[in-house]
Amino acid sequence: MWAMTSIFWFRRDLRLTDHPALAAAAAEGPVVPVFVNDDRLRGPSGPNRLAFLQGCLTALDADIGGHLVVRSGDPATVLAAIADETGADAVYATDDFGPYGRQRDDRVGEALAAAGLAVHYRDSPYAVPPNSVVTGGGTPYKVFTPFFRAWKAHGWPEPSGRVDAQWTADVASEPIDVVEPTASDMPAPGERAAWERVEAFLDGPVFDYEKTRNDPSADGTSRLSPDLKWGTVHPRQLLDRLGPDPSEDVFRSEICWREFYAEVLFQRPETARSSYAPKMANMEVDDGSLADERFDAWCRGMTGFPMVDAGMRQLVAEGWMHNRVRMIVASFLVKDLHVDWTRGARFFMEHLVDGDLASNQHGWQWVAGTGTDASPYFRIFNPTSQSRKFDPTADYLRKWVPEIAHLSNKAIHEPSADPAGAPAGYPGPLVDHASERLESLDRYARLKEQW
DNA sequence: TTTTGAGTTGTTCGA
DNA sequence: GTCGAACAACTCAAA
Repeated sequence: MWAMTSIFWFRRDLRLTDHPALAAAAAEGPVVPVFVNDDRLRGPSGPNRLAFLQGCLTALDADIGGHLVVRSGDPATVLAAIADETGADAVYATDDFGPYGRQRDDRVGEALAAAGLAVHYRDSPYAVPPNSVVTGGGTPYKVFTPFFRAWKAHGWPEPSGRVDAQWTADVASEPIDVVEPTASDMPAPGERAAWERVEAFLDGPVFDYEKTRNDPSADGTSRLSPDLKWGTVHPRQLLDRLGPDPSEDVFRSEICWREFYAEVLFQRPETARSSYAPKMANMEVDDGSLADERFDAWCRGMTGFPMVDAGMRQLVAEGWMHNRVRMIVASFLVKDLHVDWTRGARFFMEHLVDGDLASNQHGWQWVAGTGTDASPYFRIFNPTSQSRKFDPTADYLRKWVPEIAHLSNKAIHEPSADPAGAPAGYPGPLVDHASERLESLDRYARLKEQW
């Protein structure tokens, strides 16, 4: 039996280690590594995420000896053409569970099968793929904690080693795009850079994670979200390295949140755009020019609430925001400015290097009270007390809001209340938190009358 | 089928 | 300043 040439279609799995789908292709014979520039794959990606993607592709290309074939266009057309040019008779790819990916893969699979190619979707970007963990009644979980227990009990395969493929790619390739990010402080892309982050985190910070993950200035988080987004690291590889320490279990639960939200979006694809909880669908939101102005101030980090502004400026500068601060700015947009959560979610997706549809949309739905296991309506973040509680030394505020850096630790969280007068160049509070909180509670009460 | 315990991340108020 | 209660009721998941 002679070896069969296969195309490996890279998507969100830009690595060479622990890669069962790639290993399956390599087991057949020579592999043509392909990345298709598909406009839809990029989704609502701003230049930050695209620049990181292009960096990951450049690193991958170098790791496989410059053999990566990059083509633009519809994947079905592109892959059929490459198969024709190379004599490949099969296409392998890692399975995709997102709303667009599922639809695309079905369509591409049919088109390629019609062209006489065997299409194999294997593995997934998750330790446990969606539709694997179900309740005793056989239904999908809707609450995180029991999902977490069942997910751990289900378990996952051990990671596998580096795939040693025979690369072949004697066909035309386009240059990898050079995308200039708007963020000035981007993470280093690629599998090797990812593993430097993994080792740095697992070497120490993970053992303090339970405490430091809530401290925006300590920056005790793993910073691995962009790597998980593009698959330069697989969650199995992280889980395999975690032990029984309580702090390690908190990190394990964060990995599980990603899997839980992938499950939820898989079961309810429409919740990428609309309320998961039907009861909350008619919550009053503000639109019109005043709401637009407020939304704009939020985007620019000019709300006059230092912690909100710090977070939004970090998002724009780094393409990343600390998770504690994501909750604070999201709560502020939804419950203080009464803007629809989808507008905030879209802005996040435009800027985040780690922008993952399932995690992002459902994180927003959780804050907005429209999602699974949603925050109770009365749980409304106070941006000023959150600031005092989680950034007591104000290191985070001073880094991102230099206009107020000279204020004392006591005064900086609420500059407008400073007896010395508000600092020049920094806006006063966009709204009054106490009254907007009551407004949100009122809206919830009015909504309940309709039930 | 019914019951029971529980549910990521908060805030405010009053003692 | 610290601490506990109130904020409401509902749905989920398992026993």
